[in-house]
Amino acid sequence: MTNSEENYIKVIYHLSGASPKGINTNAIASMIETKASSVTDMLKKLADKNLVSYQKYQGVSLTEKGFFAAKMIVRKHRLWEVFLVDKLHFSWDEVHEIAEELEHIKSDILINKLDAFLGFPEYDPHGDPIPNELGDVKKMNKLLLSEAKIGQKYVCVGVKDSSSDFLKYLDKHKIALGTHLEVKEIEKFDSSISVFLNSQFISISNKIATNLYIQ
Amino acid sequence: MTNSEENYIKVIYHLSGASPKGINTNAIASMIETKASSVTDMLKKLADKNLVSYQKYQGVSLTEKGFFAAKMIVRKHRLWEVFLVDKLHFSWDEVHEIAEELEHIKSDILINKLDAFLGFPEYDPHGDPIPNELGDVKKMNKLLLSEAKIGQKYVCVGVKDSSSDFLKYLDKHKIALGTHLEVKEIEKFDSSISVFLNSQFISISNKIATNLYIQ
DNA sequence: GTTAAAATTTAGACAAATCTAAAAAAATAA
DNA sequence: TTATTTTTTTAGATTTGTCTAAATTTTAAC
Repeated sequence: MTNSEENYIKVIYHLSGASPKGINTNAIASMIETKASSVTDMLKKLADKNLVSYQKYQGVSLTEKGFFAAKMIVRKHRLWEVFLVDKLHFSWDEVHEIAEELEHIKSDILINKLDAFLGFPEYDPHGDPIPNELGDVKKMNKLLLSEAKIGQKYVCVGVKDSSSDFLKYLDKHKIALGTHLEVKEIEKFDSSISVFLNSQFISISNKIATNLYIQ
Repeated sequence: MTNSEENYIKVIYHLSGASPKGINTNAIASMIETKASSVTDMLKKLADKNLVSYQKYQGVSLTEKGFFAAKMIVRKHRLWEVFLVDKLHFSWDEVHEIAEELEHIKSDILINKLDAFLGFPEYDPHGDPIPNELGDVKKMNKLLLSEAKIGQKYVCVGVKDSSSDFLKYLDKHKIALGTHLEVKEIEKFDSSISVFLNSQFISISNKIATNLYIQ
């Protein structure tokens, strides 16, 4: 598999999480930042390799083979992120791009040795689960902060958006994975949430709340 | 720089070590396992980018810019090899191919953090010096075992060939970097050398002796 | 149920890196 | 020095992944 093919497979995997139906050509194009026509070309190639099932105009979905391949790429990406943060002391907003390159290094032995070296981590620095060698992914029963109930206590367990801007916002407000919080009030007007965390009250906008996972 | 361009630059760098004159098209072609015509094409491109100075039929050499770029690639390759051996417990005959991929990961911060994580190693697992951030390379005054003098005591400090076959031969005979040895006799007929190491005498062929560095 | 809009695919082109085959230059041998 | 061999370069083709523009299909609107 080429790097390009791997990127397509990974994007289709991520898009499949949201909707279980066929994935749109345009959705893939916007994720990969390419043109729809390029996507069509690649989907034909991936279908030839039996990595996706694809019918003209009907969208695309991963085959068993493609699904496993996708999980192995995600596994590599997330393990490298753990390495970068835990061992090389990068911050969680700096690792995505480098991991995008590292995830294409081709060696099963390497990734399994890396896994062992890191102590078989279950989650990456953004709280996403790391598939194991067999492709098993831990299912988390997490919810978004925007779905929280007033008066309940929660713990931050992950982020939906892992853009640098969002992660830096969290850093600035001392919100990290493992941070405890209590939902005090939800504003009817703008859906902003007043939460108690780190011994103080802060107001969190709906945009933030829909990108922060809690448990 | 593309991976391919980096590979050419690296090969020209390694070939320049042996002879300081212009490097032959064919020599590059055989190292990269490609055709001479492909090399010519690439040399033109590298010359356009001011990485090499190239004149038709006259061979090629690295410019200042190309020389520095080459050292940075070698630096990455060797640091990754140290990581693979020291941290992931690969053996020294397994790391070359993986490092060939890892050396193309593009991030100066990454490589400098890796360097620090590894404790700023000066040599890679095969005894080759690791260029520092500025491109400085430690010059070693090592010699080949084939150039050794009878009766002298030495220490193994590196290998010239780092093919798996050669490294496995050394493993089998318990010869590692740091192993002490004494040259007892040199056969006139086949230039094989009788050495005393690990409390016993062994006979080392000329082929082996011309690929083992000592000090 | 047409028609308009949006999404998708096809056709043809392009750049990068490679190849083969042929031509040109340099090196070697007689 | 001339002829032969080797090395190197050129010319033209191929593959991969992309693009633009045009054509086709599906979806949505009226």
